[in-house]
Amino acid sequence: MSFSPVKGMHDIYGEDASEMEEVTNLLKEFAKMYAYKEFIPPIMEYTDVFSRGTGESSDIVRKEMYTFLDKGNRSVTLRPEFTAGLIRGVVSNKLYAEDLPLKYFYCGPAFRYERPQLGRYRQFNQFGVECVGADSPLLDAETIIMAVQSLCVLGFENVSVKINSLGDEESRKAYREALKKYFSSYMDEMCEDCHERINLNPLRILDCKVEHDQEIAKGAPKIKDYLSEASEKRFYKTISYLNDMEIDYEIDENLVRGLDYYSEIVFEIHVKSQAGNDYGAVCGGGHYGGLVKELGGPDLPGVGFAMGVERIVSLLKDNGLRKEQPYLLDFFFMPVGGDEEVINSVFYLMQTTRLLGYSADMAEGGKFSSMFKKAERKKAKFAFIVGTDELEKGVANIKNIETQEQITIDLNKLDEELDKLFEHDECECDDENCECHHGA
RNA sequence: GCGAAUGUGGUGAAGCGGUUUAACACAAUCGGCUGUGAACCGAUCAUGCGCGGGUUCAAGUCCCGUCAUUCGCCCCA
Repeated sequence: MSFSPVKGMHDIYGEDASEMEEVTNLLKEFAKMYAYKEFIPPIMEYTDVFSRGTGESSDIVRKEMYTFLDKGNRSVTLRPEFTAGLIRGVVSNKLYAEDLPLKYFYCGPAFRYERPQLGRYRQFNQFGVECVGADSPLLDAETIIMAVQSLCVLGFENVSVKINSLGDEESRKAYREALKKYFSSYMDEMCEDCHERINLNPLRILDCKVEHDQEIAKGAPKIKDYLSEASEKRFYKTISYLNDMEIDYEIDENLVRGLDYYSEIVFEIHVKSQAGNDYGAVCGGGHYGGLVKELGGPDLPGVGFAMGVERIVSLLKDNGLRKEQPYLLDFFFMPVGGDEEVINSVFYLMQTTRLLGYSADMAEGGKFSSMFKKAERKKAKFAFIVGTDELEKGVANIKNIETQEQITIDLNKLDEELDKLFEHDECECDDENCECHHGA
């Protein structure tokens, strides 16, 4: 009997796991520079949080949720995205009574029942931010700039930002009606999905991928003609901030996004894969109006974005931006000779070294060649070689795996001897390959 | 939900109806060689070709089903 992981789920281990950890750590640290604090919402919510928050008309809610009854017959759902749950948390804890705007980042797994594909998993990790409680184009712009810069911090250079405005509620109502009117005369020729979309959310017809429908959509009314004066002003105000910060962007009139809560500005970020893979949007977000109120709180707006961590990691790999750790282990202990006394002494020595703050592992004897192979596989910086002779003299041989330089140290002064080995590394350079991270 | 391709050891894979005891390469483990990483040599490493049926004297090899993986559509991070 053997088991495979549940469809769409995947194991992450070894260097991939550390790569992911590194990426999320960078993103978290960067968010703190924008005065964001962490929010860790539960992994599941009552289903209503998403059906009301994320929205009944979104595909995510309509066909992609992991929803089931718990033993108390409550309908619960594994979060398909974070925003609705986080806002629910803001309302539950009455956080809106604090200094506004609230700025929270989040990071963790989300679940969507979709067909697995390149860069798409049923369990995947999202990093994102929500800025709640202040209605300002400056914050909308800040959020976009933050998203772009986060990706730059990770090493990406060619990020493309698409933005659009969906307008305020008035604008959208008017636009929605106009679209309904326009499309209803073409309904006979349009795809099945669009038949549903026209009533649920006619905006979604605009990004229908069926060729014939796209042709029809070309003649559809444009959102910009229906934007209220306030929305239009707001849109161009936001854009002006982007110009000031020299952020490259492109206005995409068909960008509507699939979650119901968006209003005003929405955006998406794509990154080119040098390996030629298309992972879709690596980041998406926008401004939302009625969400806090919809979930039982006061009428507060918000703005945020979400990034797909797996997509980012794949893209880093494809674009050769993945950082190789120079070494993963400070010392690999090699007992020579193979008698038990030596092995026990080496084990004791290794523990002492660990307590001094160094990472270490050991072999339980074996040939020199195989011990060195092990040391290399474990990416150890130094081989710590001890045999009967050394133990008698109270010394040890330490060999730098890479340079093959070997020195003999006095075991009675282990602490300072080891310090010496690493002190050259304690520089303050920015070189990412520099080994000065020791002790971090 | 729809469409397509693929499924042979830890990895890359040959074999495409019967001399194949499932080739070859890499990796790994042990030994030749109890004290410094090479090279070399030897040994070990799939009771089985995703799973279940069927065709056949004979099936990884053909057929059907099923499951899984990957890719495309839809949608999204």
